[in-house]
Amino acid sequence: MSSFDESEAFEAAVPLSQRALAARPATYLDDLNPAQREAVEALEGPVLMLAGAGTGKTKALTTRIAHLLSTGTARPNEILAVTFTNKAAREMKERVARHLGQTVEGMPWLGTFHAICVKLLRRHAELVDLKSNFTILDTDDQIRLLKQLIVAANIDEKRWPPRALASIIDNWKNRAWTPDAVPAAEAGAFDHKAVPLYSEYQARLRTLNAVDFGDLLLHVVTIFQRHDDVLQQYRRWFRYILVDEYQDTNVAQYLWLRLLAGGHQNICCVGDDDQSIYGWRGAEVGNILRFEKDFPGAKVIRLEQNYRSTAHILAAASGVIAANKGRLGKTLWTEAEGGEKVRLIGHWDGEEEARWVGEELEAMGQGTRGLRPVGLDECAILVRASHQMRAFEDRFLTIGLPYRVIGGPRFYERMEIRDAMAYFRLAVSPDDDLAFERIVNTPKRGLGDKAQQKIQIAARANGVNLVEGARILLAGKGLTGKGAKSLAELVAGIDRWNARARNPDQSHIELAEIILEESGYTEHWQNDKTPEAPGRLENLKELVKALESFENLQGFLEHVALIMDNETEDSEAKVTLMTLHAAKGLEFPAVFLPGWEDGLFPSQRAMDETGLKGLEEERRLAYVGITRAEELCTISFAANRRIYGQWQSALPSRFIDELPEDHVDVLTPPGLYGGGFGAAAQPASSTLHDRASRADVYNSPGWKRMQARGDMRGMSQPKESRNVVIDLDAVSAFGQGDRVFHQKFGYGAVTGVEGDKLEIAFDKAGVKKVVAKFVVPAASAGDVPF
DNA sequence: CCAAGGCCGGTTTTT
DNA sequence: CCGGCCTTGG
Repeated sequence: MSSFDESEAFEAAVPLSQRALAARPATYLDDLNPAQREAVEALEGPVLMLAGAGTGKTKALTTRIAHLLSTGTARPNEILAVTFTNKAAREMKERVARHLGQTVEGMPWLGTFHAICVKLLRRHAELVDLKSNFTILDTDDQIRLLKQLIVAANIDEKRWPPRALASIIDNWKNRAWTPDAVPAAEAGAFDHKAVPLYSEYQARLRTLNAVDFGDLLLHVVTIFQRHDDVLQQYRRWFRYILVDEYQDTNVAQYLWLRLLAGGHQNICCVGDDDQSIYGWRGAEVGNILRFEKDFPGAKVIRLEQNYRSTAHILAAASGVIAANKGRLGKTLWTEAEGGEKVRLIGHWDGEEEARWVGEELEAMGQGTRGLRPVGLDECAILVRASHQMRAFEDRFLTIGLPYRVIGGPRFYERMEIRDAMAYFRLAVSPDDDLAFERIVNTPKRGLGDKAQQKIQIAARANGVNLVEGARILLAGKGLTGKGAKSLAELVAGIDRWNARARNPDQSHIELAEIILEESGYTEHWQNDKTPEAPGRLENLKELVKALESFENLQGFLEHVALIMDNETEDSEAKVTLMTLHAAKGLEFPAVFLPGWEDGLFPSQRAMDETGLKGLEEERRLAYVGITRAEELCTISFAANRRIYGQWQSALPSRFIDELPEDHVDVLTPPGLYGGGFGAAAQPASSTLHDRASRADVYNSPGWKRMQARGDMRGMSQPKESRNVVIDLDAVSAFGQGDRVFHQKFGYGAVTGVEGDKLEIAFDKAGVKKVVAKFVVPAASAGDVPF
């Protein structure tokens, strides 16, 4: 069950007080630069605002809304303003309110594509054979449903996994293809079974009175296409349309917008083709590139003055992105002068890279080399793939450096939340079979596969939902003993909760507590001895607390997305660790961009799957990364990295070649010329591939030449040549009984040698197997300050 | 029904 | 190498 902002009632279009607005002179216009001002004042007709990173896009957009309102051009409920994330929607609401000096209760149509579609669809559900109280399934439900269909069709779910089918269907929905509209050329997917399965899936959703995320868009587009009267009504209603992050729209969203803007053409799209990084999930850069053709006479306004970064950082970003073809083209500039060049540093391996970043972060706190002291909360480490975070987390835990990871599993995706929500769903709607399946044996009630099958059969034979099926099964004594008793209890419980949910006098908070108590779910976690249990109970409490701001359970169920923003706001300064994707739209004084190696970034898979298109998207990702930095940007790469337990060597990313030399400062890695931990560690790890000479290659003036020679390493080059496995520690320097020191486990004695691995009895951490490279002789380590 | 062990696979992520 | 998922055995 999912989740987004559906808070405002459909009709809640309380107009802002016109008098209050008129009383405020339009001073907000004075804060804008000429391009921004033009974008704000061009109210009529299609406008494309090409807003580069850090150019005040949100400011222009929100001021535009304020302008529409305060000039009396539009009333709040006549403006449709669409974003991709709840966060962006919220920020926009806040900023519009700030402009107007009052809250924006009256902007019911400012929200995400999905939230707005839910509202529309609740209104017109019957036009696509749904009831207006349909449930919204999330990916998990979706996959379970598809799995059932695959199994029912006697398809080997090993060879044809539900996940794959889900992604095919999502893809089709993103392109606004209903089952009958899938082109023949695409129908071969999934052993030609995808189209019929898609068809069945839609039918099943309809009987469940449910939709998935893709349907929200797709159904609304279908309604608009088939029912002109409805479309015309909304065209009249939404007199002004604004779209944020237009480069991220997929085909369905694009059609949706074109349909709505089709009459008056008062549509203002804001975006940056250079920041399109969601192609892999259906976004079409083509939408923004084509805007002028789609909307003839469109005014294209470029926001190019950057208020975020230093000139060096902008130049580096521009240098990289210039290699992309088919751009609309923008030149970012800034009035800011001076600043540090982008720093580039190569490391021997990923661990050393993490170690170096850690030391750098500590040093920056004090202020180094003439720089102002930079606190941890001003720093971010942006990685291409989440698994890269681990090396940093390990290192930061070791040295006790506070960090926060953005983008872990979302609150509402956690098991206990999903379970609790399934109970709530069932209380609201006993028809919700997927919810029933989820909790029928959670907590364990002795209702295993056999019992569940019987319930399914009873339900299907009678054409009723699973709760009724269970009731029939029990009445017919189809189930006996312990199972029967607990199922009867569950059914009785659902009936009770149902009655309470229907009672308008029943507090939904109390109801939630009753459900969690009576179902035994709370008890289940109280009895759980695993270390996660207390956290889960805590989450459940938080869930109930979150209910307070809602009128009823149903409203809450769709609103859950909001609680995922419960970012624990403790005041300790922490460095932020996240993916490049998650960083879009954010900014930090100091940014570290590690792992710039070909194959990792740009990712091999992106290039394998979509070729040049993929490479260009990776390059845009690089651009997004660099432009997150305000004052200091540090790019790094490692010559060796352990991937799936194997050491692999890598070449610096091709994007590094694209950095303009004049704006880059190549740093010398530690441990090259003596001193520091690197030097101390060397005796332990030196091999034929000498550490210093290796690193030197990458940092000598000749490293660029070496890369130039390697420019055949294009997408066509065989993988093998890039993925040479290097045995770093063919010769171990250690023997039985040696005293050693390990970064994480401390001191210990070698008890065994196995190739490059050592078995060590650590004084404190116990016996562990460790790669020899990670330990140093105890004697030499003793003098090194960590 | 549950726990332990084998096997496979392994970017990016919002709604 | 590590984690998730599924199978198998108690």
